Amino acid sequence: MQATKSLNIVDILLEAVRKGLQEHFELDVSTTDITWNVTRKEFEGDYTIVTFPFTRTTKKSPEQVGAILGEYLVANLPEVEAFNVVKGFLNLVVADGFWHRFLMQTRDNPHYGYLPANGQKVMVEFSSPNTNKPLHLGHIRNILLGWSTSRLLQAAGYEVVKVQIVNDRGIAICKSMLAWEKFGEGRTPASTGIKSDHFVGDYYVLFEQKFQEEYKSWQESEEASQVYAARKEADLDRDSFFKAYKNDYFNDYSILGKEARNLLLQWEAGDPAAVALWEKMNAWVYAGFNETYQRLGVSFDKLYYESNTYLLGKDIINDGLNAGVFYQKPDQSVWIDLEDAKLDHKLVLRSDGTSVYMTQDLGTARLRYQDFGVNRMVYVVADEQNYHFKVLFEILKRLGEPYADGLFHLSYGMVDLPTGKMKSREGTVVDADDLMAEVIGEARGNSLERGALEALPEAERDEIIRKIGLAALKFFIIKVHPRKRMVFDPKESVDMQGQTGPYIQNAYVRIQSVLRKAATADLSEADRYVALDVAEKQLIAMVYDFPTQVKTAAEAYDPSVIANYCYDLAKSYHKFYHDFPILKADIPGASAFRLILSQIIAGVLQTGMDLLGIEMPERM
RNA sequence: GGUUCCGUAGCUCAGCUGGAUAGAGCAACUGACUUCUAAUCAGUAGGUCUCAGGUUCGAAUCCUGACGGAAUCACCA
Repeated sequence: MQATKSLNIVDILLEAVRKGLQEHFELDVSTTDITWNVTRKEFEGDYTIVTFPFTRTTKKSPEQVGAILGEYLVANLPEVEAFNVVKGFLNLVVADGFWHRFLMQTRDNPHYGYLPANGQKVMVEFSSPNTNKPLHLGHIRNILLGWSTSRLLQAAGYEVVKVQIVNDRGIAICKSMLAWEKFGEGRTPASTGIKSDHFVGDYYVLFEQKFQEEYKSWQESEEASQVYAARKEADLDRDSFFKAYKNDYFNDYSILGKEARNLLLQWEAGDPAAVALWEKMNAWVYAGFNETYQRLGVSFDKLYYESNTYLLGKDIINDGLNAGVFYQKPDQSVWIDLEDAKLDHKLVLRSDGTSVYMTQDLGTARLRYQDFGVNRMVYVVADEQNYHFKVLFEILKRLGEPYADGLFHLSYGMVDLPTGKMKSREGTVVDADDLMAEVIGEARGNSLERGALEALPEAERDEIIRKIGLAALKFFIIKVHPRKRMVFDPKESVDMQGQTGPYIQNAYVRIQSVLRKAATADLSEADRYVALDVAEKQLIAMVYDFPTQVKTAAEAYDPSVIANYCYDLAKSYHKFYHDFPILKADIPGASAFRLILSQIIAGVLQTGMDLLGIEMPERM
């Protein structure tokens, strides 16, 4: 049993087709060259072999090839019960007994869908926020993708290390620090009751406001007029010029800008006061982040801090220079020539010997390998950095790093609002905490309207409502292919009908309800139910496909595969539930059989949704 | 300008290793709750799969070229 168990029915079919082609037509094809499909609903059968490709070599019509192969399969495979041929499509009917046996085996497997350990170790980096402001919708997509991909890789047999790199240093956090120092008057998150990461973010916003005020009044000055006169391009009016000049102003004239940069210099020099302030404000941010992560249901195995890693990578530069992978210009800056990979020349170390972003990332990659010995690293980062990661991976490859072949940039598209792009300057950013509160609030409203949970204790009810609200939000985001830029309509995200998380939860809840009612049923009766209905076979075939879906999704780093699979399965089950009696079935054994089928489907839905970070309620 | 990604119903998305009449959900309209809980189910309507060529027995899917949108091409991160 054990030895043959892992062979998939499709593999069995394809191998038999291959043999059939050889025996009847002396045709040698590989099983990978045979096109197959799950049979479409309009036709009878479970799996379909496409016979068009064999017409030329066999000199027979596709119908003839289909008929000959069909007869061969029925005669030689106990799993194939019948066949029919429509044009170039050979539809195969798998024996009821096969599905029956599969179901009974799967029943006792609590890990159904999980693949055996493959001995490989993968690191997934996600979230990676800046510490000057709270998490927003963009982070949510990142976090959900990172988390579900991690779970998926685990299910596919990998050992997974989840990490984030916290961008805790630089000019941005110094702006928050400065604003708090100047205008905070000693207020704290505790004294104001504001969630601590939002508290820090508020001072970042305050800095920007004060800076804008300062900039505005400077624009009236004589100095500004001189700058305008000297630097403007021919057709640029005053307003447009100053809009574009903002960064230069910050660096060259701004008092606040100078103070912020001084603070950064002090921090870099290890000034105790600056470091203490930095530590205090970052600690606030981390406390707030942790709350948000917890609400979202995610966690990390290890945190890397940019304040520790931003000086890394110098040794790798030396290695690269020695190996001739890098070259040095007369000004001492270090470069790599990637023209043969169509990637141009790229700076990896500044002329003053300090790091650039690339240097850090090179160093961090090596550090992670030293820390965990991973074969693979997945970076969940928005698609604006596609070019950066192409270069990073190419360099690591040329340096001959041992993990270089296992690098993957899980690139995802930006999240847009129906009104357009999210812009922090225009206040259109959707805050992560607000968003979660909103969907949960919506779930609460719906639940009250329905009144199904009234009898439950409040704590239990809240827990269910939380699960429903988060399911709506998470599913809405995960169901879209990562690569695609997506439109996030807050109104639609709180929808709980149709293609949504709660719809899938509802299928699970319905099953739990039936199972509770059938707690004492005798399930051994199921063996007496032998003539399966088409709908039942289709459901079993979908369940049968689950491990393949997990494998496909993990290999593609694409959780949307599982999201859409769960939806399809839930949809089929809802229809089945509507069309067929379970507890009241009068065919012998049907009730027991359908209970087992339902139970297994509930298990698959729960496992599948768990891979997406979505929890199932027992009632709703 | 170079490179990469995206373009499928009014809207949000599946389908893309080439296969049968292109699928869902939302929104609109119609019907099904005394029933294993209707956050459900059934139905109506909605399509030149951006366009034009090419490859093929067969193209939403592969190739080429246009058009539209996005990102990127820093001694920024």
